[in-house]
Amino acid sequence: MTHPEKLSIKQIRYFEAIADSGSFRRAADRLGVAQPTLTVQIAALEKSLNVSLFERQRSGVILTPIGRELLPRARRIAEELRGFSEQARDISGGSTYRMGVTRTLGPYLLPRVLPQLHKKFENLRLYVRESTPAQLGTELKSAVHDVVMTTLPLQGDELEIAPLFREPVKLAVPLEHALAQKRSVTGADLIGESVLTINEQHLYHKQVSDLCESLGATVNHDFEGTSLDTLRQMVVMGMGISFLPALYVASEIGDSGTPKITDVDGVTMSRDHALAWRRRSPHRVTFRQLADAIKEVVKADLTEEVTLI
Amino acid sequence: MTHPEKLSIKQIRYFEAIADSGSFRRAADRLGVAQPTLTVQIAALEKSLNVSLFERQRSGVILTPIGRELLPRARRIAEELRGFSEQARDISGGSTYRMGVTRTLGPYLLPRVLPQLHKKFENLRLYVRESTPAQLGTELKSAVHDVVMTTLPLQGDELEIAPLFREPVKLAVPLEHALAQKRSVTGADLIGESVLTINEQHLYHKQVSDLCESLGATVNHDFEGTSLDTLRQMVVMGMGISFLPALYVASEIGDSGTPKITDVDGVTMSRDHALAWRRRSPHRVTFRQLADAIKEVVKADLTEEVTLI
DNA sequence: GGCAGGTGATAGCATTAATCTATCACATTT
DNA sequence: AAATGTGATAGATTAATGCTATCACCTGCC
Repeated sequence: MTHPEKLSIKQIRYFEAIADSGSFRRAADRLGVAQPTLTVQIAALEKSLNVSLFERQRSGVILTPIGRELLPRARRIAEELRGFSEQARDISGGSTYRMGVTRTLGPYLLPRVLPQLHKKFENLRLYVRESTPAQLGTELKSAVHDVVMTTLPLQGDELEIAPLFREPVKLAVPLEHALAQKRSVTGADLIGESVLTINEQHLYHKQVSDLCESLGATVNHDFEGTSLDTLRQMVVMGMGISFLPALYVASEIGDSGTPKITDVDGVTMSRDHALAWRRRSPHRVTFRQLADAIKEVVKADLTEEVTLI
Repeated sequence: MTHPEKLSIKQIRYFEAIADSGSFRRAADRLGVAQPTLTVQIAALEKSLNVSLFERQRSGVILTPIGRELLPRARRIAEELRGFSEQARDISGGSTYRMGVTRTLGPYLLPRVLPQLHKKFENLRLYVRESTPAQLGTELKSAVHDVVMTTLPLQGDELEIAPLFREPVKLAVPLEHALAQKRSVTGADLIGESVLTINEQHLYHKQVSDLCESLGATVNHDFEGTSLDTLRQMVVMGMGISFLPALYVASEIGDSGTPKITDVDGVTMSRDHALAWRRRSPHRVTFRQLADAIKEVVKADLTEEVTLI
């Protein structure tokens, strides 16, 4: 007999309005509908619920005891519906996007660009999670993230990839190391050197391995860092030399002088970073705008460290 | 752009079902509707809210960030609607009725009949309020009470009045009083006696006044009780004699012997009580049944004190 | 490269629901 | 008795929902 599917939002609004007005006619005037509309709809509501909500009198209507008990519930439903619409209105200017980032870039770039981004996107909210570049691509395709900031290469016809900038890598040398005393370092100086890096599951490991191979240096497999911070500490402690990304250097080392930071003459190693999202994402326009905005911030503030591409 | 009136309960249910299924087709199968129905309704919902709720893919759909944020709200609305229907279902077996009672009857009758009434009306809930018979009639007409139990007479074409029973009045005499020693008391014994009663706004006062006038006794205007209890205390303290209703006597005095309780030979004073409600009340069938049930309890348990009418 | 299959979208038609105008039924007030 | 005010009813109109059939697109397989 009671059938939830037969309820309608208008019936609930009519119930509320009549209870407030104490009269079908007055409620109809207020709502801008014809009085028989209310009569028919309330009768339908009463029938579907199998209760009487109002006692009809010549001078209007009064709530029955049942009507009195159900009215607060009707009000709550009306309130929840208002909240639904209002939240949608609030959100349509921006939602909470899930952003995946690499741990070798995210923590050192986002603090540099987010303040400026918030000036441009007032409602931007990001839920940032770290992952490896290999996993970030898969996770983006399967919607674990809405958008990712990662190191190229990244594959996927279904993805939209917006290149951001090229980040060079610096050589980090212990202060007591012979190379620290040299005015300039060349590739030949690295032959035979043992180079520390972070562990194998990171793209960064592969990039350093390839560089070492081309230079005649060797990758230290006995000691591997789990993050750029631990890598730096190992260098400071004299366990070997290492390569560190420029943004990390700018963010965490700066002018401290520890370890010694230098370029390698005639050798260029760098990493290209990009923002990526699914082509069919309803937010793809926003993400395109976000990529453009990041590039503008980089152009304005970070050209000492990185290069736009 | 956002228009709450354009929302429908079905759209919200469809939103929830598609989010749970991850596919329009699968949700359509579950709901027993055609897939294009969902497409059209979700598109309408997205348009009215000015947001995208789902990202469409070949393999189904995934929630957008906005969709993720709004889904809990949709679930809450669905839950509130279920609660509304369920509460109506629960209530349709009985609601909380507001019952007005006289203070000279209600407190001494209801404890005697309610246990039996609850066996018959499992969902009966009463919110009992005391008032004077004069006010109870007015208050019933203006829906302050849903139903009243009061002392006759009661006027009102718009009311339905179900007589319940006739309650005699007993003479209460201080133990030290001369009348307390008499084996039986007649009307002539009361000539010139000062009779205590409760104050004038009560119908009880008028009934005792009329009786005194016919017997040649006088009403004591110097001392008036505010309730039957205070009246009894005044009698116990020797301030005069008084008349007390039989149900009060049975309930509050019993066999205590204090004060002395007796009949007056050849004199019958009693009060008729009734249950009354508005003729047009949607609960009038229930109230008629309630009146019948009260009379049955009275017939079974209270015939030593009162008489059915 | 072509075909099959799976998804959501679109179009047109049918059905159902909501709403309106006009009027009725009833009770109270003048 | 007539006027007035309320909610109820009937029939016509309008709006909304849902269906069937088909299209558009994309992926995977041969």
